[in-house]
Amino acid sequence: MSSRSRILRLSRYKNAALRLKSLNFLKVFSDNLADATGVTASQVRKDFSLFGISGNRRGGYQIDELLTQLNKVLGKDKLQKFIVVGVGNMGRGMINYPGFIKSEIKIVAGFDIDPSKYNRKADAPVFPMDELTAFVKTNEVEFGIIAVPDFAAQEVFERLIQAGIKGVLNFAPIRLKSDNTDIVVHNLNLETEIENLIYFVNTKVNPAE
Amino acid sequence: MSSRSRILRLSRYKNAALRLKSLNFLKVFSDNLADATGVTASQVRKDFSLFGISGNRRGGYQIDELLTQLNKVLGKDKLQKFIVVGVGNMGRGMINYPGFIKSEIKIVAGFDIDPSKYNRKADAPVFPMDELTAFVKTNEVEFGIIAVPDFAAQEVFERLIQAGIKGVLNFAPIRLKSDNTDIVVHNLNLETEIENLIYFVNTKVNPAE
DNA sequence: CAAAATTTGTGAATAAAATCACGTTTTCAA
DNA sequence: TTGAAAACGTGATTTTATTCACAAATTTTG
Repeated sequence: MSSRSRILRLSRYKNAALRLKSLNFLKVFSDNLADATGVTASQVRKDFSLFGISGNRRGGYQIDELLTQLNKVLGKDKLQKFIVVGVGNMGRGMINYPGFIKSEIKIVAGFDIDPSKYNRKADAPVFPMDELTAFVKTNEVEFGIIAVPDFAAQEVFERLIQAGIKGVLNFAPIRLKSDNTDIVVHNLNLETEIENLIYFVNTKVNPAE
Repeated sequence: MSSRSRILRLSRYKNAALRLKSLNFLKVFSDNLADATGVTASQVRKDFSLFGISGNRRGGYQIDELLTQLNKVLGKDKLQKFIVVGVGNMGRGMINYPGFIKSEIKIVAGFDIDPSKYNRKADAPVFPMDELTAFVKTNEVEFGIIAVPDFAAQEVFERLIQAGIKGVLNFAPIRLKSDNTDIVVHNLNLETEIENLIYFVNTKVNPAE
């Protein structure tokens, strides 16, 4: 099993490789990816090595081949469907996030309790909460994003589990509880991220990003 | 110097302690905080120990005292002013983020190039970009949030540096470059976070959250 | 074609982080 | 007031992550 931070690095390598590809690079060296992502070349090679991603000695990595392999590891070789629960600013931000357009990530619908948010005609339509389970099952959605206030998050989480969701990205600042060990939960707490930044500014030390 | 993940944990302990306080708890044990945040009790104590935060053997930690000490470490003993550059959904989400209301984090203004976003009267007003430097200096703002498209991020970053910003939270999916070593940059890439989730669902392993 | 230059791939070494384990202190109850 | 139970604090240990360093492979050059 590989650690969370190793996988995060693979994503960054992939993004860097994509940018280099758009500059018409055909091949890339561990050193290039290291510069672009702020790690050591050695780390890049070690990360690749652990996933069986290999290049050519002296010749670096063919970008297209590298991207294929990285996308495979990251599960981006096939479309991954997401729903967003809670269509406030944050939820709306996820629905409209431009970075997903040319990726295999698709936000297929939003859900909310507020009728003024409903919109069945939009590209990513917004439905009432009680249609969630049926929608998830019909459309075989595997992932959910929780962007509701903290007091509602646990309840939404339980609904997502019941609907058969496999992975959850949680923006609410609480630790979601479940005895279902099949579901994967990752938390993203904006206040925590900001506090982290404040700390490192106050101590005037910039840690590895 | 302490690592990024250790500071992130301190934030989580603080959030957990706040919730317990709201339940009228007066004291809390390392074991409680461990449960609430998903780490071991030993880790909680070690983290505290490294910051000189101490409790009472057998008696746990006094919540009020603990919060005071955590807030001090995290720089939340005084108001921290932020501006947001790019008032799209994500930027708007940060401006309206409810978690900041009762914290010492204040988003004091937004900036955008789109005149339709301008609003000088709002609680967190939105101004044109060319007022940024003057605003930052007049109001002694230390922190900036970059929520613009990737192609604009580097330019915005340079403006923030020039204006004297000390810390930047960057949502754009690029690595910001600068030879100024005083500025602290933390990156938050939503696509990367989602790819990470996809990976762990696909490999059916839930790593430490 | 041979030699020189360069870059990968990976075990070994080092560093960093987490956990263990137990002495010390405090609390509580009889 | 004393003894037992509970919980902290932290040095020692273990685990995990990163970096080093160099042989092997490939490319380039003369």
